[in-house]
Amino acid sequence: MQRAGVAKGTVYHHFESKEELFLVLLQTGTEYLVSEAQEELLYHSEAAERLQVVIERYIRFLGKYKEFFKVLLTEIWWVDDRWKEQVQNLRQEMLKPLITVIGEAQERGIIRKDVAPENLAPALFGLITHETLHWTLFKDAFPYADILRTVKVIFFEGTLARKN
Amino acid sequence: MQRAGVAKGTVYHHFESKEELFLVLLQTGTEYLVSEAQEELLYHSEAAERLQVVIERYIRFLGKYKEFFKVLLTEIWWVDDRWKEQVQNLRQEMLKPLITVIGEAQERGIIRKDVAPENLAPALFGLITHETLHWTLFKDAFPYADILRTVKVIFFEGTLARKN
Amino acid sequence: MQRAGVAKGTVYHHFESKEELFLVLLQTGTEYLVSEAQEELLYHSEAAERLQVVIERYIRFLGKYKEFFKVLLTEIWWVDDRWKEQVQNLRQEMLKPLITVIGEAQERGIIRKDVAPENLAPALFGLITHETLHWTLFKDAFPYADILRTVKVIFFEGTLARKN
Amino acid sequence: MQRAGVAKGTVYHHFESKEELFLVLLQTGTEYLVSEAQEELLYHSEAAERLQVVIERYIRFLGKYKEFFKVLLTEIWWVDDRWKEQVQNLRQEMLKPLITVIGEAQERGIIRKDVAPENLAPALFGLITHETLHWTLFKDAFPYADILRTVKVIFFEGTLARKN
DNA sequence: GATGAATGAGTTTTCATTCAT
DNA sequence: AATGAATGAAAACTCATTCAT
Repeated sequence: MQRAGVAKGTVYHHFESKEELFLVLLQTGTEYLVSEAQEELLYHSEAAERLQVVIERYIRFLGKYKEFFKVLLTEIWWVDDRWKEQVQNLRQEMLKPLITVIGEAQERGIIRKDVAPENLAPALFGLITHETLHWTLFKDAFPYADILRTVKVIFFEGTLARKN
Repeated sequence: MQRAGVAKGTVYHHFESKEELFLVLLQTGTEYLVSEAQEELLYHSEAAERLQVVIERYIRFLGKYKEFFKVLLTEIWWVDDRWKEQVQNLRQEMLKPLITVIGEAQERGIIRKDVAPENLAPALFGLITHETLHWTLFKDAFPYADILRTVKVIFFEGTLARKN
Repeated sequence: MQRAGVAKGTVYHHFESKEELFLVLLQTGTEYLVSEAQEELLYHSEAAERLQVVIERYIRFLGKYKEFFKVLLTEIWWVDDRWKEQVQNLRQEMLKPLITVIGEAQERGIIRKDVAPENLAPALFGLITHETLHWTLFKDAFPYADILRTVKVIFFEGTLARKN
Repeated sequence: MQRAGVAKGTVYHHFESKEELFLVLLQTGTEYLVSEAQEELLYHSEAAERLQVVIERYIRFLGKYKEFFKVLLTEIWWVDDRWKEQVQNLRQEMLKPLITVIGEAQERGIIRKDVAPENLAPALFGLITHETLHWTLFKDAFPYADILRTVKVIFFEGTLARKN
């Protein structure tokens, strides 16, 4: 709050309550994340590539906007139904770019089709989210590049050993 | 607090502070999760199976002990260094059974060896955690069985389309 | 607290804790006591008189600001070293005007020189403090004027019978 | 409480309440102080000497039984009238030996008669109390012997400079 | 609009007392 | 009688919100 250089009282000129502030933070952050992903997609046309760059963007975004990341994992647990629904909607919003590019990749025959994009996307998002969280907690233990690699390896290739 | 049927004062007879209470909840929960996983392992000897049952256990556990799950994702963000370190240690503790079974599976040639168990485990845990979280939030939208399947499919097989 | 006409929360807007509040009360009271004594001294130049008016001031002050008096005798016993030292410093501060006027009186040959002002002052303060305390407790038993007289008689003349 | 080697619960077998515990502590301490003073008097018959040894005893006693000393200065401020009166009575009790020996010394012509023993005693007690308190606080700054000397000098001789 | 002191409802913590063992 | 876990009323403290400037 003070980090933004505004006084406590000022916040209440812009937001009805603390909850609303968080929600707007979540909204703005989500919009920003989604638009960043979409911007990236302007420069990439191949489905496989598009999927990759979106994943990278998501990881970078969560690693960068820590406060947003925190609110994302924390405010979900609110009990107040009024807000809960909105938080859930935002979550869905956040998954859209992932759903889109996964869908595209399926159409192109790159990604398996036996799991719906709506199911793959949250899993991928979970992978991204938790890898980033783990990296945030244990920054010193392993390089940033590792998390990107691990996410890609698992999501695309899985972990079963291949014959050749 | 009152849900446990004890008076407010009683809690402070056992715990120094609210923070300590949370930490102990986290500790106990972790121990419980780990020991449940280990118990399961007593009945399964094949590496592939062992990995599967542990994943199932983790998902069921987080879906069941919601309060533990919440504290797990929420209390990580504490700034107080005194607690932060302990929370991180518990996280590591929680990963151990996963690391073990992944390691075993690698030795048996079931799982690819080019990513260390220490890197695979948190990714798998992230997958589990977020799938469970997603399911907790959108219970009505899809069946419980789906989350188990999605986790397994992605973690083991990945999502790239196969030739045959 | 409520006597000052402020809400509970307001107090914590100004003071970190209850202990800090007490300390500031002690500080402010001490400053006030010392400055009252010094103001009095502006109007008196003769050493003997100066000593007398300071004594009177101290007695009146402690009789008047009962809360300060109470905190003075009560909060000394804190164990917490952080505060203990500060309380001791304030005590020393409180003695300064007494030490000054005793020193002056010694220089003028009015007061015996074989006991240092630093030793006489706390004894005089003890006399003042306890007489005032006794009077506070047994208000009805004897007139206020008595305590001033007793302090002066003992401190100046002592109690040994004189020849003539 | 634990210092006495008894559990919290046990205390309530012996005392009705915490306040009663303090009162009994005060009572017992007072009795002990008074009886110690009286015992001392058995061995001294000269009035001047008797006064001196009683003073010495009081100082030693308060320096030794710190907890008693603390309760003495602290519990006076209770508002509850029921206890207040009893505390005041104990205070009077405590003064009795001093009143007695001061009275004797007056009869023998050793001590001035123009102030009643009832007024001199609390002043002397204040001198003793505060010198001991000061010594307790600033132990390191001056030797124990000083406080006895200062009390005697002031109480007996006063501080005015003498002609010869 | 901006500010931060003031507020008080709510939360956390303490502590004198009780009570089952 | 002795114990210490349990209690809950009260004290200490926090924090989202208000409001006068």
